[in-house]
Amino acid sequence: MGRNFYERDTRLVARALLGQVVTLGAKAGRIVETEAYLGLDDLAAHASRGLTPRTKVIFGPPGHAYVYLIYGLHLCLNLIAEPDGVPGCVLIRALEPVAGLDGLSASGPGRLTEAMEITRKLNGADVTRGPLAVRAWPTPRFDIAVTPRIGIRHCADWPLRYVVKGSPFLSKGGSG
DNA sequence: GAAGTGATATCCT
DNA sequence: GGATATCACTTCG
Repeated sequence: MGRNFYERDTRLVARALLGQVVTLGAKAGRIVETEAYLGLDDLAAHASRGLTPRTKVIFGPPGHAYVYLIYGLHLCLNLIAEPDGVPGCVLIRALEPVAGLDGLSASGPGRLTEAMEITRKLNGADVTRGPLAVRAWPTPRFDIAVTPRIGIRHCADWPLRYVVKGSPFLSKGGSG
């Protein structure tokens, strides 16, 4: 997964990430659910507030991780899309356990960061080089469903959520 | 349906 | 420097 994979429209990246694998140490999980967060026009995106110390990663070069704490107790993992200087990121919402996650659930943004033991130290990390990395994964074939995003207050009807149709590892128990 | 939790942005001095 | 509102979640009723 080179940097050019991420250097394009956020929605294309969100869709293309389905089926790929996130690895960290001995742990690995296949991405089955993502959401696209756009730029200034997307009021649900942190980047809509402009360039701040918090959002500078989103405005930075593609192929990096954006990790933040939400509601005081849950971390969320995002991957930066779009060329350097253009805001856009993809929230990873659910993983299918592949290795090192036996007995753990990774269905949900907070749950997957806990299962993968992702920390805020990984904010800004380059996922094309690791230790947190996204790798291409041989997947036979799967259908993709597009639905509105979950759990947001603004732009809640925008169809920017991408899921592997029928996967039992999606968050919120739905199969899209 | 409601609560718990802490970092952040945006006010106000 | 300080106070307040907001938040892309999970768990327990």
